[in-house]
Amino acid sequence: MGTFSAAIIPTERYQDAHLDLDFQHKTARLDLAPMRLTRKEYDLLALLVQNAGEIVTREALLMRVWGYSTQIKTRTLDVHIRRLRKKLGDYADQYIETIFGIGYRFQPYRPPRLFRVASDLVSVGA
Amino acid sequence: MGTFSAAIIPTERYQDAHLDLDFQHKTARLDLAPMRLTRKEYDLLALLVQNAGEIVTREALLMRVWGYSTQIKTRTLDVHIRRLRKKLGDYADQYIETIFGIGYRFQPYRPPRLFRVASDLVSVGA
DNA sequence: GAGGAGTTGTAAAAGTTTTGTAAAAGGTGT
DNA sequence: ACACCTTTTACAAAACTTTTACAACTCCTC
Repeated sequence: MGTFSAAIIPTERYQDAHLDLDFQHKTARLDLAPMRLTRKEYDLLALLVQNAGEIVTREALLMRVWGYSTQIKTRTLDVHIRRLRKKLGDYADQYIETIFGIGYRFQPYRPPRLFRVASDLVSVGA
Repeated sequence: MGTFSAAIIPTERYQDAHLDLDFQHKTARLDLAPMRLTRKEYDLLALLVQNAGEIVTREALLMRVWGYSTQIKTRTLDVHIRRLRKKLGDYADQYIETIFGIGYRFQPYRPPRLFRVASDLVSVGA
């Protein structure tokens, strides 16, 4: 019987209607076109995407992308977020959300609904 | 049943609209004209071509073409890449891509499509 | 709802690292 | 010795990252 490496690696890819990250090859595509991300930009996006839907604190981002323990007084992170947003073009607002005083959150693409469904009526959390 | 040597040797040739590598005879042609490559130039090109579409790290190139373990501080690789590019003429940009901080990638020639096809519409992987 | 402290956004400059290039030096085989 | 190939060197250019300085924004309190 064959071996399935896919079973070993947890998630090796993120994919939605517009964005496509390949964590193995460290590449990203936006509407099929390769996004030309620098290493830091990719690391940043990847970390956010891997925690899609959840807030990632500035601390965590600095820690895991930069290796800084803490105490940053420069705008390095913000500058990188900015460039990421730029490369995400019109989708930037939809994908990357600023959580004031805490960090950022990547929000996976939600296809627009054509019809109202029951879950639209309950007041949702978060 | 007969034996098919083709089944043993993975690919013994690369061919696209402009470039043609014969891995058996270690020769290359560009638009039918033989490219006069030196051994190192050929080895380098062959390795890249055999990994067409994928990044080959500097390390891997140095390792497999030069046999260096690691730790190179000279520009040997770059110089060879340069001469290769020169010999690829106008196609150089299209074929050999620099992946900053990582290595190089040979990108196979993609003929321009004249008409849209079904596969353009589905969101594809890779 | 105005003011203020603190946080994030932005543009540009400065800094760092990596790659490209030209020329010279070093080898190799005939 | 000659022709050819490869490596080294030294520097230029390009790509990427960080810093700086300030503007804009958010949240909180009065």
